[in-house]
Amino acid sequence: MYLEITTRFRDALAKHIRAKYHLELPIVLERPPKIEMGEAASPVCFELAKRLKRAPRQIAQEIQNALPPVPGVAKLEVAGAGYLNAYFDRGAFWEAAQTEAKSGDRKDSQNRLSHKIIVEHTSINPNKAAHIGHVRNAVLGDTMARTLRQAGRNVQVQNYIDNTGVQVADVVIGFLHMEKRTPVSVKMMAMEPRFDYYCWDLYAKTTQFLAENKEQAAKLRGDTLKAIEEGRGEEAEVGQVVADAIVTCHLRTMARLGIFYQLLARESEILHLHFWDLAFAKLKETGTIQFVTSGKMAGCWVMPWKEEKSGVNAESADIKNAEGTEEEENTQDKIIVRSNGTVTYVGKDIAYQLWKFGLLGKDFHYSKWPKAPEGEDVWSTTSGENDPHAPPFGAPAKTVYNVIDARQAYLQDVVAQGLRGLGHAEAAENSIHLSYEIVALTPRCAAEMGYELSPEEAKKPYVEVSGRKGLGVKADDLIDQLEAAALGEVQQRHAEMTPEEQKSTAHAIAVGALRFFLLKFTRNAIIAFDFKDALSFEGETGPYCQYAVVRIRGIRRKGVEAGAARVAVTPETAQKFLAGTEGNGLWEVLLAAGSLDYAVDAAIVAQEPAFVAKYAFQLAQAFNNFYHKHHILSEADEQKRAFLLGLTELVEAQLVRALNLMGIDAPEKM
RNA sequence: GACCCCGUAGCUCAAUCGGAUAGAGCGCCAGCCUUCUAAGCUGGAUGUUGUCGGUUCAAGUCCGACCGGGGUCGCCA
Repeated sequence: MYLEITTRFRDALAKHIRAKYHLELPIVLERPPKIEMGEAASPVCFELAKRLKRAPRQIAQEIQNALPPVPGVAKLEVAGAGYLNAYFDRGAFWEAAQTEAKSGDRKDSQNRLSHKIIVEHTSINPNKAAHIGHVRNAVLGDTMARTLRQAGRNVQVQNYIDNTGVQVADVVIGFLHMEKRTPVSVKMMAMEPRFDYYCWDLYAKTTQFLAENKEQAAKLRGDTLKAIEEGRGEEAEVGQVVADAIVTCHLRTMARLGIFYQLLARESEILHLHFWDLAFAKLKETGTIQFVTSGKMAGCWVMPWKEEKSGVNAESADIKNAEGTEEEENTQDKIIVRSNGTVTYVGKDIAYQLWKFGLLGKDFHYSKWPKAPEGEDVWSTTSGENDPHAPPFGAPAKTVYNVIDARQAYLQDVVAQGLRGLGHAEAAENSIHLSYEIVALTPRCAAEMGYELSPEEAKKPYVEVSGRKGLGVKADDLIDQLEAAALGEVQQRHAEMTPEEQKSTAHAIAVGALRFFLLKFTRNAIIAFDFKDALSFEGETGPYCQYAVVRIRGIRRKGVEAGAARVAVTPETAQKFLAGTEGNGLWEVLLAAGSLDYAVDAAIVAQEPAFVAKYAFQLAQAFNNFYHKHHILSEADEQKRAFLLGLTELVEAQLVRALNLMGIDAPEKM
């Protein structure tokens, strides 16, 4: 609602200014600091004042008088030094909010049919258990996908499986060379439920082993990786077993958090179905990558790193080059193909990106992933038979979101540069690196985990999680802890529930706490993880928001029990309760409830899922405030009771929807 | 060294293209449960937005310099 009205207001202003003053200005709208000042304000007259060389207040006055009425806006006022403040028609807003809440999704579902959006997230190396940092990735991606869908977009979620990378190779080395196991025995182990935990430890051990045997390590890694890439020998067999089993573990972990995927895009298929060969040929043809014959990169194919050339800088950069600093060269160049012929992740990612945009002229084969954790439809790429019932995954995407942590910004730039080198500047532009900062541990938390801190680490604000060192909070452990803590609370509060109800309620609370915790930080805030904060159910948390919904449901239940008759609330009646200073408190709740579309839009424009969390919290807060001021069911005035009840249900609908965008369910009771 | 990110209340973080009096949560203090769930609410204290300069009607936000912290620059991803 809020977005609709402000959009109309903005358009009306733009149109008016264009017609009257012949100026094309971007119309900035903001939320006035106080509700008494209206619901939307524009400082556009300050800009106009500069252009027209007249006083801003005077221009504001003029526009106030001449602007044609905007539906939903009751009046316009000049405020401060020249702000134009819009006051909404509260009765009309009430009416519209009612229908919006009932109809559910936004009307602009034509987007659904137009272009396809791919959100790629999670993409954990399939060689160990998922940790808290991986969960941040998945939660951000999942929330972004849900938010885009809420706005009517056609979204497909993919999880990239790097099953032919160095990390898998390391665990294969661990099994075959350190533990001296046979493929059969690894296969047996892979059926154990905690196989990912086993690999977590094995990976740390292998890394240590390889670090201690440097000369042996390089050859071992190279040979193993090559065998895995080419799909031959015990190495490839074990690699496949490990990767598939770990992926199954990851899917199970993420399913606990309500996170699912449409397609698992496996790197092995990029190789086996010759996606890479094709991309490689194109990269060579266009000269995007070059073969190095001397120096330390001899025998590799590299992509020369260009300094950014945009606008004015291009000139100076060229001059610098012309002056001949050429000699130092190549330190930034990125190796795409190693001297032993294996491809780096970046190379494979270029091929993958090309496919996403439909620029490769090839498609994968697809088959259903056999072990979907909840029996849902998950597809996987395969180099075997193509299942004709597979959805059209190969349809080109218009926009692609790649959820990848901030440390990989350089690599993402290389991928984009590769696309541009192949003449796909538009694809590079529409390939969005949804970057986010890492989850680290506070030194205290790391110490609690039994990690020995070096003196300088102890002084730092946080310690980086490291799969190679085996340092990190495993996702399943954390969810277990959250569920246990929530269950304790639920058992205390709701002895009347069956154990199953208690468990599922505790689960919803645990998921709410965790997902909200990871979403309340903006993307480029480093989260210094601490159990105390993450396990909190009070204040700015998921359970706080869930609790507001639970309260509303309690009111509804009690209302039905009491058999209170519901009278209809007309816009005029609503207007009466919302008017004036006394009505402001109620109006703020209604306005908050009607602003979901605005929050969703902001989250998409800014690519910032945290906005959704912020919105949900503020709405819950507004409701709790309202809840303590007004006792709804004991309200004597029949009209007012019906109005308050209607407002409450409106908050419920919108809050449930907002929580849903974050993958958080509100239980009936908690 | 080059490039990128960050620096806001005791702590953790917000602040919509540059907009009106910089906001939340936690923690602390004082209150509120025979009435719809206290995982809640109310009130109180805490700020030279790292420093200096510049641009602007308007700067936490943009520009420059400096200080402090983090990251990237691997034949790892």
